[in-house]
Amino acid sequence: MVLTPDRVTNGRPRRAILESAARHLGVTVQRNSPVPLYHQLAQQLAAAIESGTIAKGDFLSNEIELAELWQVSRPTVRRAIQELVDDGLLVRRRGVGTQVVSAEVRRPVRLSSLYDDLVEEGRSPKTDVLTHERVAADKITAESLGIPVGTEVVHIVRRRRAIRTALAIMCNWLTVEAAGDITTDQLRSGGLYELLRAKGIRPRIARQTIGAAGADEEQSAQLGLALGAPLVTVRRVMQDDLGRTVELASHVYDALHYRLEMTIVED
Amino acid sequence: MVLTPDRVTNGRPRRAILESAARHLGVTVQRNSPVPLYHQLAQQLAAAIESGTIAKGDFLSNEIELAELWQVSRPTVRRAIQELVDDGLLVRRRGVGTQVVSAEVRRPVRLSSLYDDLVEEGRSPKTDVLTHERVAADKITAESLGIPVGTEVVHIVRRRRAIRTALAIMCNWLTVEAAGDITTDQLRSGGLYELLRAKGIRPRIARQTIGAAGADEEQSAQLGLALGAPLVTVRRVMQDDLGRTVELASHVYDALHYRLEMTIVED
DNA sequence: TAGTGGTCTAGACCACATT
DNA sequence: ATGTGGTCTAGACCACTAC
Repeated sequence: MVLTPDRVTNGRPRRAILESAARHLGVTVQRNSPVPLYHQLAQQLAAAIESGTIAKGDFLSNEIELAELWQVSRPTVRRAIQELVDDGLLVRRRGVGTQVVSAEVRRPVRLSSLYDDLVEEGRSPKTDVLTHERVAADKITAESLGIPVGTEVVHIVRRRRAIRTALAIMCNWLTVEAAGDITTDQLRSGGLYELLRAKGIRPRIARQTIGAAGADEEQSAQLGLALGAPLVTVRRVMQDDLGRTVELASHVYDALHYRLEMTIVED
Repeated sequence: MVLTPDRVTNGRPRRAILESAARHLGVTVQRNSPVPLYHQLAQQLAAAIESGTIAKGDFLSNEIELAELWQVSRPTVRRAIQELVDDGLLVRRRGVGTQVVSAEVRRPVRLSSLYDDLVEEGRSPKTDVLTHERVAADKITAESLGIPVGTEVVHIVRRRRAIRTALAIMCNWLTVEAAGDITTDQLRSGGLYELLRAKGIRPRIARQTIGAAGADEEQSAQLGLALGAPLVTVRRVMQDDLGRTVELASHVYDALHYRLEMTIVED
């Protein structure tokens, strides 16, 4: 694309997107679309960055120019840019400008179950339901879920497999309100979060602790691993968008087949 | 505080902060402060939530009222609220209102070193520098750091101890530009990120992969653990705020003494 | 001194949920 | 029908950076 070394910053040539070039980014907005303008802009800008149309190190034109160019107001431009700054694709510095810093695909930790992850990767996971019962909540479970001790909760233990290999043992406690009418067949056929979403429960906040452990006797038998084989352990408390604590999870994953990837962006 | 069950939502009584009550939150703004108004508001609102002055489940007054109450514009109110929504303290629903959902302390995964974490927890970590040398970058290192293969890089291996117990073996590769003049003594006396920050390098984006493994012979000897003892493994590529890839890290932590905690907020 | 992003305002109109 | 948050505008002034 057309770039001009029209000035120098920090001793390095500065390449800026000019009007003519930016038009060729093909950035256009649909004003009747239900998708907000700032998001349309952010998506097209991100596409231009990820495709390499705008290279790492390039500067964007300033916000006023972009507003004129794209025929939107400056706050709308700023909001679009902010979206990409939050994702780590752009950096803004006052008095300097807005610069492309990364074109990598971002995969933050998301609120999804292992099933969703595997489906997205194109594998076809199978689920064995090892336990599916109602039990009285013990002290720790009750405190985590924010309910009185002894309240009935749904306890589920599942094993996830991909073809032959067992990948994970997943132990969950859920409120009866949330999971009371989930059937064992439903558990076999899909992810837990998917089932919850179908019931109108929208996961929103989770507190999660990740660690490691060696497989104990029961785990090694269930997963077909050697005693002491390395496992990734995840404990999680999940709340839905209404602030209800819905799920308590204690999962172990075969470390050979499971890793957690995340992108961290500092302020 | 004064709350009125002035209407009902979803069959549950709705408690809303009224003007008189909100004044008693003591929310005031300093217009001459360098701290942005929206941040001042967010902090005071967060304090009110965390102290319990506003309880979980309570609704805030609507944005227009809050703007009048706090004598700021509606966009400023919205930005303050958005900050707490991002942190998972509040939930907004169009047509409904803004509700407190959580008062828990948030501790997201941050860009810090283990040293910083331990210092924050009040422990006093010691560091052994096992390796500190310049080497030619191999293919993987070079690709990760975005430099040509064979370029000189700084290679550091450290062991972190708390009193007697060894906690971690940390293996890092850094660009000479970033870490060329760091001394072995400096490494012994503090965290790596602290040293980088002192040199004006501000960590900004990191891609991180977390897994588990059993300790191999070298690791078990270095950490004083049994062969095959569970370890948390972290691989990380870090970029600073100028988009420079600065650090490649491969760390292993004793799983008995180390866990990763994070809060995940959807949307 | 000039140019950039950061903050803030005072409106407007809309989509959505509830009554 | 009403009230809520969601979006968008067209300005204004300021703080910071670089030259």
